[in-house]
Amino acid sequence: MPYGCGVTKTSPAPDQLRPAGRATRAAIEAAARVLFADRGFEGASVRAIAAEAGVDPALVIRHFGSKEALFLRTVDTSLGIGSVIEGPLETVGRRLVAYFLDPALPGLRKRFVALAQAAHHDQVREEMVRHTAETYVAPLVPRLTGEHRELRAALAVAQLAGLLNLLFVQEDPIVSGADPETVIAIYGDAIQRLLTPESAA
Amino acid sequence: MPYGCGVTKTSPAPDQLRPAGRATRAAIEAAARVLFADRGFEGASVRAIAAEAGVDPALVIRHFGSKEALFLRTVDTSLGIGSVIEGPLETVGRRLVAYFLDPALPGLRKRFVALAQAAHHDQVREEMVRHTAETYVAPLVPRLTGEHRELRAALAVAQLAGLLNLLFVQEDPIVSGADPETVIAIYGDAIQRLLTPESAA
DNA sequence: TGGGAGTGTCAACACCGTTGACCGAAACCG
DNA sequence: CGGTTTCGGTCAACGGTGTTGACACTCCCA
Repeated sequence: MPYGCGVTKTSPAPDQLRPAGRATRAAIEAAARVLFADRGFEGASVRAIAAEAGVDPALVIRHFGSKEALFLRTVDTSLGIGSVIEGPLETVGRRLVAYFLDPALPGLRKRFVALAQAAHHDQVREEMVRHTAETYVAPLVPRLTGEHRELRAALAVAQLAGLLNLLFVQEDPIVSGADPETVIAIYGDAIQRLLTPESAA
Repeated sequence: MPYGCGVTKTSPAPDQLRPAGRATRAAIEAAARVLFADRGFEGASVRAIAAEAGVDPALVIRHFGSKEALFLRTVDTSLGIGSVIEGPLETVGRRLVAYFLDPALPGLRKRFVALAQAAHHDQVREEMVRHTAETYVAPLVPRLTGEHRELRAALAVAQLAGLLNLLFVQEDPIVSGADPETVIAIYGDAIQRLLTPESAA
Protein backbone atom coordinates (compact mmCIF):
# COMPACT_ATOMS: atom_id res chain seq x y z
CA MET A 1 0.00 0.00 0.00
CA PRO A 2 1.66 3.19 -1.17
CA TYR A 3 0.17 6.19 0.58
CA GLY A 4 -2.37 7.50 2.97
CA CYS A 5 -3.32 4.28 4.67
CA GLY A 6 -2.23 5.34 8.13
CA VAL A 7 -4.04 7.88 10.22
CA THR A 8 -2.45 11.15 9.15
CA LYS A 9 -2.56 14.01 11.57
CA THR A 10 -4.50 16.90 10.10
CA SER A 11 -4.88 20.45 11.26
CA PRO A 12 -7.54 21.10 13.88
CA ALA A 13 -11.05 22.07 12.98
CA PRO A 14 -11.14 25.31 10.93
CA ASP A 15 -13.20 27.14 13.52
CA GLN A 16 -10.39 27.09 16.08
CA LEU A 17 -7.63 28.38 13.91
CA ARG A 18 -5.42 31.37 14.30
CA PRO A 19 -5.79 34.09 11.63
CA ALA A 20 -2.55 33.09 9.92
CA GLY A 21 -3.64 29.48 9.58
CA ARG A 22 -7.05 30.45 8.30
CA ALA A 23 -5.48 32.70 5.66
CA THR A 24 -3.10 30.07 4.26
CA ARG A 25 -5.86 27.48 4.32
CA ALA A 26 -7.98 29.79 2.23
CA ALA A 27 -5.08 30.46 -0.14
CA ILE A 28 -4.49 26.75 -0.61
CA GLU A 29 -8.18 26.09 -1.19
CA ALA A 30 -8.37 28.89 -3.75
CA ALA A 31 -5.31 27.64 -5.61
CA ALA A 32 -6.61 24.09 -5.53
CA ARG A 33 -9.98 25.15 -6.92
CA VAL A 34 -8.30 26.84 -9.85
CA LEU A 35 -5.76 24.14 -10.65
CA PHE A 36 -8.03 21.13 -10.15
CA ALA A 37 -10.63 22.67 -12.45
CA ASP A 38 -8.00 23.63 -14.98
CA ARG A 39 -5.75 20.56 -15.07
CA GLY A 40 -7.83 17.79 -13.55
CA PHE A 41 -7.04 15.73 -10.48
CA GLU A 42 -3.89 14.03 -11.74
CA GLY A 43 -2.69 17.03 -13.69
CA ALA A 44 -2.73 19.38 -10.70
CA SER A 45 0.17 18.39 -8.47
CA VAL A 46 0.37 19.22 -4.79
CA ARG A 47 3.57 21.09 -5.50
CA ALA A 48 1.91 23.21 -8.18
CA ILE A 49 -1.00 24.02 -5.90
CA ALA A 50 1.41 24.98 -3.15
CA ALA A 51 3.38 27.21 -5.52
CA GLU A 52 0.20 28.89 -6.74
CA ALA A 53 -0.72 29.56 -3.12
CA GLY A 54 2.81 30.73 -2.28
CA VAL A 55 3.25 28.04 0.32
CA ASP A 56 5.40 25.00 1.13
CA PRO A 57 4.07 21.74 -0.39
CA ALA A 58 4.24 20.03 2.99
CA LEU A 59 1.79 22.56 4.35
CA VAL A 60 -0.86 21.43 1.91
CA ILE A 61 -0.75 17.93 3.33
CA ARG A 62 -0.42 19.24 6.90
CA HIS A 63 -3.61 21.21 6.55
CA PHE A 64 -5.77 18.81 4.59
CA GLY A 65 -4.35 15.37 5.28
CA SER A 66 -3.99 14.25 1.66
CA LYS A 67 -4.41 15.40 -1.90
CA GLU A 68 -7.60 13.39 -2.10
CA ALA A 69 -9.05 15.11 0.98
CA LEU A 70 -8.10 18.50 -0.43
CA PHE A 71 -9.87 17.64 -3.65
CA LEU A 72 -12.98 16.63 -1.74
CA ARG A 73 -13.08 19.80 0.31
CA THR A 74 -12.33 21.92 -2.72
CA VAL A 75 -14.17 20.74 -5.78
CA ASP A 76 -17.83 21.45 -6.19
CA THR A 77 -19.24 17.98 -6.75
CA SER A 78 -22.55 19.45 -7.72
CA LEU A 79 -22.72 20.48 -11.34
CA GLY A 80 -25.58 22.91 -10.92
CA ILE A 81 -28.31 20.46 -11.85
CA GLY A 82 -30.30 21.13 -8.70
CA SER A 83 -32.41 23.91 -10.14
CA VAL A 84 -33.01 21.91 -13.31
CA ILE A 85 -34.27 18.90 -11.39
CA GLU A 86 -36.59 21.02 -9.30
CA GLY A 87 -38.42 22.29 -12.38
CA PRO A 88 -41.52 20.69 -13.85
CA LEU A 89 -41.19 16.92 -13.87
CA GLU A 90 -42.84 16.43 -17.26
CA THR A 91 -40.00 18.20 -19.10
CA VAL A 92 -37.03 17.40 -16.88
CA GLY A 93 -35.50 14.98 -19.39
CA ARG A 94 -35.08 17.47 -22.17
CA ARG A 95 -34.10 20.26 -19.79
CA LEU A 96 -31.32 18.17 -18.29
CA VAL A 97 -29.82 17.37 -21.68
CA ALA A 98 -30.22 20.95 -22.83
CA TYR A 99 -28.45 22.16 -19.72
CA PHE A 100 -25.31 20.17 -20.49
CA LEU A 101 -25.37 20.92 -24.19
CA ASP A 102 -25.35 24.64 -23.49
CA PRO A 103 -21.96 25.91 -24.77
CA ALA A 104 -22.29 28.94 -22.49
CA LEU A 105 -20.97 26.86 -19.59
CA PRO A 106 -17.28 26.55 -20.42
CA GLY A 107 -16.07 25.48 -16.99
CA LEU A 108 -18.52 22.64 -16.78
CA ARG A 109 -16.64 20.30 -19.08
CA LYS A 110 -13.40 20.61 -17.17
CA ARG A 111 -15.12 20.20 -13.83
CA PHE A 112 -16.79 17.01 -15.00
CA VAL A 113 -13.54 15.61 -16.40
CA ALA A 114 -11.77 16.35 -13.12
CA LEU A 115 -14.50 14.54 -11.23
CA ALA A 116 -14.45 11.57 -13.58
CA GLN A 117 -10.69 11.30 -13.21
CA ALA A 118 -10.78 11.46 -9.44
CA ALA A 119 -13.61 8.94 -9.27
CA HIS A 120 -11.01 6.19 -9.34
CA HIS A 121 -9.90 7.09 -5.81
CA ASP A 122 -11.90 5.47 -3.08
CA GLN A 123 -12.79 8.44 -0.90
CA VAL A 124 -13.77 10.58 -3.87
CA ARG A 125 -15.86 7.80 -5.34
CA GLU A 126 -17.74 7.28 -2.10
CA GLU A 127 -18.45 10.99 -1.80
CA MET A 128 -19.68 11.08 -5.38
CA VAL A 129 -22.17 8.24 -5.00
CA ARG A 130 -23.32 9.80 -1.72
CA HIS A 131 -23.75 13.17 -3.36
CA THR A 132 -25.49 11.70 -6.38
CA ALA A 133 -27.91 9.75 -4.23
CA GLU A 134 -28.60 12.72 -2.02
CA THR A 135 -29.00 15.60 -4.43
CA TYR A 136 -30.02 13.96 -7.69
CA VAL A 137 -31.83 10.73 -6.92
CA ALA A 138 -33.47 11.56 -3.58
CA PRO A 139 -35.35 14.70 -4.69
CA LEU A 140 -36.57 12.87 -7.76
CA VAL A 141 -37.94 9.77 -6.09
CA PRO A 142 -40.94 11.20 -4.19
CA ARG A 143 -42.17 12.90 -7.34
CA LEU A 144 -42.28 9.72 -9.38
CA THR A 145 -45.18 7.35 -9.62
CA GLY A 146 -45.39 3.65 -10.37
CA GLU A 147 -43.03 0.84 -9.50
CA HIS A 148 -39.27 0.86 -8.80
CA ARG A 149 -39.16 4.60 -8.31
CA GLU A 150 -35.72 4.72 -6.71
CA LEU A 151 -34.21 2.38 -9.29
CA ARG A 152 -35.70 4.35 -12.17
CA ALA A 153 -34.36 7.61 -10.78
CA ALA A 154 -30.88 6.11 -10.34
CA LEU A 155 -30.96 4.73 -13.87
CA ALA A 156 -32.04 8.07 -15.29
CA VAL A 157 -29.07 9.73 -13.62
CA ALA A 158 -26.81 6.98 -14.94
CA GLN A 159 -28.16 7.55 -18.43
CA LEU A 160 -27.40 11.25 -18.14
CA ALA A 161 -23.89 10.41 -16.96
CA GLY A 162 -23.48 8.29 -20.06
CA LEU A 163 -24.11 11.33 -22.24
CA LEU A 164 -21.71 13.45 -20.19
CA ASN A 165 -19.05 10.81 -20.55
CA LEU A 166 -19.53 10.68 -24.30
CA LEU A 167 -19.52 14.45 -24.60
CA PHE A 168 -16.82 15.49 -22.17
CA VAL A 169 -14.48 12.54 -21.65
CA GLN A 170 -14.64 10.74 -24.96
CA GLU A 171 -15.33 13.93 -26.92
CA ASP A 172 -17.16 11.82 -29.46
CA PRO A 173 -17.43 13.67 -32.79
CA ILE A 174 -20.81 12.22 -33.72
CA VAL A 175 -22.69 13.71 -30.80
CA SER A 176 -20.56 16.84 -30.61
CA GLY A 177 -21.23 17.52 -34.25
CA ALA A 178 -24.93 16.72 -34.21
CA ASP A 179 -27.69 19.29 -34.02
CA PRO A 180 -28.19 20.06 -30.32
CA GLU A 181 -31.96 20.23 -30.67
CA THR A 182 -32.03 16.72 -32.10
CA VAL A 183 -29.90 15.34 -29.28
CA ILE A 184 -32.08 17.09 -26.72
CA ALA A 185 -35.19 15.62 -28.24
CA ILE A 186 -33.96 12.06 -28.65
CA TYR A 187 -31.94 11.60 -25.49
CA GLY A 188 -34.06 13.89 -23.34
CA ASP A 189 -37.17 11.96 -24.18
CA ALA A 190 -35.36 8.69 -23.44
CA ILE A 191 -34.52 9.94 -19.96
CA GLN A 192 -38.04 11.27 -19.58
CA ARG A 193 -39.52 7.83 -20.29
CA LEU A 194 -37.53 6.36 -17.40
CA LEU A 195 -38.97 8.95 -15.04
CA THR A 196 -42.56 9.29 -16.30
CA PRO A 197 -43.25 6.27 -18.50
CA GLU A 198 -47.00 6.86 -18.42
CA SER A 199 -46.66 10.25 -20.07
CA ALA A 200 -44.89 8.84 -23.11
CA ALA A 201 -46.72 8.72 -26.42
CA MET B 1 4.84 18.46 -20.78
CA PRO B 2 5.92 15.52 -18.69
CA TYR B 3 6.40 12.47 -20.86
CA GLY B 4 6.19 10.92 -24.26
CA CYS B 5 5.99 14.05 -26.32
CA GLY B 6 9.18 13.44 -28.24
CA VAL B 7 9.57 10.75 -30.85
CA THR B 8 10.74 7.79 -28.80
CA LYS B 9 12.70 5.13 -30.59
CA THR B 10 10.87 1.82 -30.35
CA SER B 11 11.95 -1.66 -31.33
CA PRO B 12 11.54 -2.58 -34.99
CA ALA B 13 8.39 -4.19 -36.27
CA PRO B 14 7.65 -7.47 -34.46
CA ASP B 15 7.86 -9.52 -37.64
CA GLN B 16 11.57 -8.85 -38.06
CA LEU B 17 12.70 -9.70 -34.56
CA ARG B 18 15.26 -12.13 -33.39
CA PRO B 19 13.87 -15.03 -31.35
CA ALA B 20 15.13 -13.63 -28.05
CA GLY B 21 13.42 -10.32 -28.61
CA ARG B 22 10.19 -11.98 -29.58
CA ALA B 23 10.22 -14.08 -26.41
CA THR B 24 10.73 -11.20 -24.00
CA ARG B 25 8.16 -9.14 -25.85
CA ALA B 26 5.68 -11.92 -25.32
CA ALA B 27 6.62 -12.20 -21.65
CA ILE B 28 6.10 -8.47 -21.14
CA GLU B 29 2.78 -8.54 -22.94
CA ALA B 30 1.60 -11.48 -20.85
CA ALA B 31 2.62 -9.81 -17.60
CA ALA B 32 1.00 -6.54 -18.70
CA ARG B 33 -2.25 -8.28 -19.55
CA VAL B 34 -2.40 -9.80 -16.07
CA LEU B 35 -1.41 -6.72 -14.10
CA PHE B 36 -3.42 -4.16 -16.07
CA ALA B 37 -6.55 -6.26 -15.68
CA ASP B 38 -5.86 -6.88 -12.02
CA ARG B 39 -4.73 -3.46 -10.81
CA GLY B 40 -5.92 -1.06 -13.48
CA PHE B 41 -3.84 1.30 -15.57
CA GLU B 42 -2.48 3.49 -12.79
CA GLY B 43 -2.16 0.63 -10.31
CA ALA B 44 0.04 -1.48 -12.55
CA SER B 45 3.45 0.15 -12.67
CA VAL B 46 5.97 -0.41 -15.42
CA ARG B 47 8.37 -1.69 -12.80
CA ALA B 48 5.86 -4.23 -11.52
CA ILE B 49 5.12 -5.45 -15.03
CA ALA B 50 8.83 -5.80 -15.70
CA ALA B 51 9.34 -7.72 -12.47
CA GLU B 52 6.45 -10.06 -13.30
CA ALA B 53 8.04 -10.69 -16.70
CA GLY B 54 11.50 -11.12 -15.16
CA VAL B 55 12.93 -8.25 -17.13
CA ASP B 56 14.50 -4.84 -16.69
CA PRO B 57 11.97 -1.96 -16.48
CA ALA B 58 13.82 -0.07 -19.18
CA LEU B 59 13.20 -2.93 -21.59
CA VAL B 60 9.46 -2.42 -21.32
CA ILE B 61 9.77 1.12 -22.61
CA ARG B 62 12.41 0.09 -25.16
CA HIS B 63 10.09 -2.45 -26.68
CA PHE B 64 6.78 -0.61 -26.58
CA GLY B 65 7.68 3.06 -26.50
CA SER B 66 5.58 4.01 -23.50
CA LYS B 67 3.30 2.61 -20.83
CA GLU B 68 0.32 3.96 -22.72
CA ALA B 69 1.38 2.20 -25.94
CA LEU B 70 1.90 -1.04 -24.02
CA PHE B 71 -1.59 -0.71 -22.59
CA LEU B 72 -3.04 -0.18 -26.04
CA ARG B 73 -1.28 -3.18 -27.53
CA THR B 74 -2.15 -5.31 -24.53
CA VAL B 75 -5.65 -4.67 -23.30
CA ASP B 76 -8.60 -6.05 -25.16
CA THR B 77 -10.66 -2.93 -25.77
CA SER B 78 -13.55 -5.03 -26.92
CA LEU B 79 -15.68 -6.27 -24.08
CA GLY B 80 -17.23 -9.15 -25.96
CA ILE B 81 -20.34 -7.29 -27.04
CA GLY B 82 -19.87 -8.10 -30.68
CA SER B 83 -21.89 -11.29 -30.63
CA VAL B 84 -24.63 -9.64 -28.59
CA ILE B 85 -25.02 -6.80 -31.07
CA GLU B 86 -25.16 -9.18 -34.00
CA GLY B 87 -28.22 -10.94 -32.57
CA PRO B 88 -31.83 -10.01 -33.36
CA LEU B 89 -32.25 -6.25 -33.35
CA GLU B 90 -35.67 -6.29 -31.69
CA THR B 91 -34.24 -7.63 -28.41
CA VAL B 92 -30.72 -6.17 -28.43
CA GLY B 93 -31.48 -3.66 -25.65
CA ARG B 94 -32.38 -6.23 -23.03
CA ARG B 95 -29.69 -8.61 -24.19
CA LEU B 96 -26.98 -5.97 -23.83
CA VAL B 97 -28.01 -5.13 -20.29
CA ALA B 98 -28.36 -8.79 -19.38
CA TYR B 99 -24.88 -9.46 -20.72
CA PHE B 100 -23.26 -6.99 -18.35
CA LEU B 101 -25.39 -7.97 -15.39
CA ASP B 102 -24.27 -11.58 -15.70
CA PRO B 103 -22.17 -12.30 -12.60
CA ALA B 104 -20.51 -15.18 -14.44
CA LEU B 105 -18.11 -12.72 -16.06
CA PRO B 106 -15.78 -11.81 -13.20
CA GLY B 107 -12.98 -10.32 -15.26
CA LEU B 108 -15.29 -7.95 -17.07
CA ARG B 109 -15.65 -5.49 -14.24
CA LYS B 110 -11.92 -5.06 -13.79
CA ARG B 111 -11.33 -4.76 -17.51
CA PHE B 112 -13.91 -2.01 -17.77
CA VAL B 113 -12.49 -0.15 -14.79
CA ALA B 114 -9.00 -0.34 -16.28
CA LEU B 115 -10.31 1.05 -19.55
CA ALA B 116 -12.24 3.83 -17.84
CA GLN B 117 -9.14 4.80 -15.89
CA ALA B 118 -6.90 4.84 -18.94
CA ALA B 119 -9.46 6.81 -20.93
CA HIS B 120 -7.99 9.99 -19.47
CA HIS B 121 -4.84 9.51 -21.55
CA ASP B 122 -5.04 10.90 -25.04
CA GLN B 123 -3.87 7.96 -27.13
CA VAL B 124 -6.02 5.50 -25.22
CA ARG B 125 -9.04 7.76 -25.48
CA GLU B 126 -8.66 8.12 -29.22
CA GLU B 127 -8.34 4.38 -29.66
CA MET B 128 -11.44 3.86 -27.55
CA VAL B 129 -13.67 6.20 -29.53
CA ARG B 130 -12.30 4.69 -32.73
CA HIS B 131 -13.02 1.19 -31.48
CA THR B 132 -16.46 2.15 -30.20
CA ALA B 133 -17.41 3.76 -33.49
CA GLU B 134 -16.07 0.86 -35.50
CA THR B 135 -17.31 -2.20 -33.63
CA TYR B 136 -20.37 -0.95 -31.77
CA VAL B 137 -21.91 1.93 -33.66
CA ALA B 138 -21.01 1.02 -37.23
CA PRO B 139 -22.59 -2.47 -37.30
CA LEU B 140 -25.71 -1.07 -35.70
CA VAL B 141 -26.34 1.84 -38.05
CA PRO B 142 -27.26 -0.01 -41.27
CA ARG B 143 -29.81 -2.10 -39.39
CA LEU B 144 -31.70 0.90 -38.03
CA THR B 145 -34.55 2.69 -39.72
CA GLY B 146 -35.83 6.22 -39.47
CA GLU B 147 -33.96 9.45 -38.90
CA HIS B 148 -30.64 10.18 -37.22
CA ARG B 149 -29.54 6.55 -37.34
CA GLU B 150 -25.89 7.15 -36.52
CA LEU B 151 -26.69 9.55 -33.71
CA ARG B 152 -29.23 7.18 -32.19
CA ALA B 153 -26.76 4.29 -32.28
CA ALA B 154 -24.06 6.43 -30.64
CA LEU B 155 -26.50 7.56 -27.95
CA ALA B 156 -27.58 4.00 -27.27
CA VAL B 157 -23.97 2.99 -26.71
CA ALA B 158 -23.49 6.03 -24.46
CA GLN B 159 -26.54 5.01 -22.47
CA LEU B 160 -25.11 1.53 -22.01
CA ALA B 161 -21.81 3.05 -20.90
CA GLY B 162 -23.74 5.02 -18.30
CA LEU B 163 -24.99 1.79 -16.77
CA LEU B 164 -21.51 0.26 -16.82
CA ASN B 165 -20.12 3.32 -15.10
CA LEU B 166 -22.78 3.14 -12.40
CA LEU B 167 -22.27 -0.59 -11.93
CA PHE B 168 -18.52 -0.98 -12.19
CA VAL B 169 -16.91 2.37 -11.37
CA GLN B 170 -19.36 3.91 -8.93
CA GLU B 171 -20.50 0.54 -7.59
CA ASP B 172 -23.83 2.11 -6.80
CA PRO B 173 -25.70 0.06 -4.19
CA ILE B 174 -29.16 0.81 -5.57
CA VAL B 175 -28.59 -0.81 -8.94
CA SER B 176 -26.25 -3.49 -7.64
CA GLY B 177 -28.84 -4.52 -5.09
CA ALA B 178 -31.83 -4.39 -7.39
CA ASP B 179 -33.40 -7.39 -9.04
CA PRO B 180 -31.43 -8.00 -12.26
CA GLU B 181 -34.55 -8.87 -14.22
CA THR B 182 -36.09 -5.53 -13.32
CA VAL B 183 -32.98 -3.61 -14.39
CA ILE B 184 -32.84 -5.57 -17.62
CA ALA B 185 -36.47 -4.79 -18.36
CA ILE B 186 -36.38 -1.08 -17.51
CA TYR B 187 -32.98 -0.08 -18.87
CA GLY B 188 -32.93 -2.60 -21.69
CA ASP B 189 -36.23 -1.28 -23.01
CA ALA B 190 -34.94 2.27 -22.71
CA ILE B 191 -31.97 1.42 -24.92
CA GLN B 192 -34.25 -0.48 -27.27
CA ARG B 193 -36.43 2.58 -27.79
CA LEU B 194 -33.43 4.55 -28.99
CA LEU B 195 -32.68 1.90 -31.58
CA THR B 196 -36.16 0.84 -32.70
CA PRO B 197 -38.58 3.54 -31.56
CA GLU B 198 -41.33 2.31 -33.86
CA SER B 199 -41.47 -1.09 -32.13
CA ALA B 200 -42.17 0.43 -28.71
CA ALA B 201 -45.53 -0.08 -27.10
C1' DT C 1 7.61 31.51 33.57
C1' DG C 2 6.66 27.65 31.57
C1' DG C 3 4.54 24.74 28.32
C1' DG C 4 1.74 23.20 25.00
C1' DA C 5 -0.59 23.91 20.63
C1' DG C 6 -0.84 26.08 16.13
C1' DT C 7 2.18 27.31 12.09
C1' DG C 8 5.75 27.01 8.99
C1' DT C 9 10.46 25.24 6.83
C1' DC C 10 13.53 21.88 5.08
C1' DA C 11 15.27 17.66 3.69
C1' DA C 12 14.20 13.36 2.81
C1' DC C 13 11.60 8.89 1.55
C1' DA C 14 9.72 5.65 -1.65
C1' DC C 15 7.71 5.47 -5.66
C1' DC C 16 6.73 6.74 -10.68
C1' DG C 17 7.68 6.80 -16.20
C1' DT C 18 11.40 7.46 -18.96
C1' DT C 19 16.21 8.11 -21.02
C1' DG C 20 21.21 7.88 -22.01
C1' DA C 21 25.44 5.42 -21.87
C1' DC C 22 27.33 1.31 -22.38
C1' DC C 23 28.11 -3.77 -23.58
C1' DG C 24 27.72 -8.44 -25.63
C1' DA C 25 26.06 -11.15 -29.17
C1' DA C 26 24.05 -12.00 -33.35
C1' DA C 27 23.44 -10.94 -38.26
C1' DC C 28 24.75 -9.05 -42.45
C1' DC C 29 28.23 -8.03 -46.04
C1' DG C 30 32.43 -7.42 -48.62
C1' DC D 1 37.14 -14.82 -42.94
C1' DG D 2 36.97 -9.96 -40.71
C1' DG D 3 34.47 -5.76 -40.01
C1' DT D 4 30.35 -3.22 -39.22
C1' DT D 5 25.89 -2.55 -38.18
C1' DT D 6 21.91 -3.79 -35.69
C1' DC D 7 19.48 -5.87 -31.95
C1' DG D 8 19.00 -7.27 -27.01
C1' DG D 9 19.88 -6.22 -22.65
C1' DT D 10 21.85 -3.90 -18.15
C1' DC D 11 22.69 -0.10 -15.24
C1' DA D 12 22.41 4.25 -13.24
C1' DA D 13 20.25 8.25 -13.43
C1' DC D 14 16.77 12.19 -14.29
C1' DG D 15 12.86 14.84 -13.01
C1' DG D 16 8.53 14.11 -11.29
C1' DT D 17 4.93 12.45 -7.71
C1' DG D 18 2.48 12.29 -2.71
C1' DT D 19 3.85 12.18 1.76
C1' DT D 20 6.48 12.28 6.36
C1' DG D 21 9.76 13.38 10.13
C1' DA D 22 12.62 16.55 12.48
C1' DC D 23 12.98 20.95 13.75
C1' DA D 24 12.13 26.05 14.75
C1' DC D 25 9.08 29.84 15.79
C1' DT D 26 5.11 32.27 17.76
C1' DC D 27 1.17 32.72 20.21
C1' DC D 28 -1.99 31.87 24.19
C1' DC D 29 -3.01 30.08 28.60
C1' DA D 30 -2.14 28.07 33.21
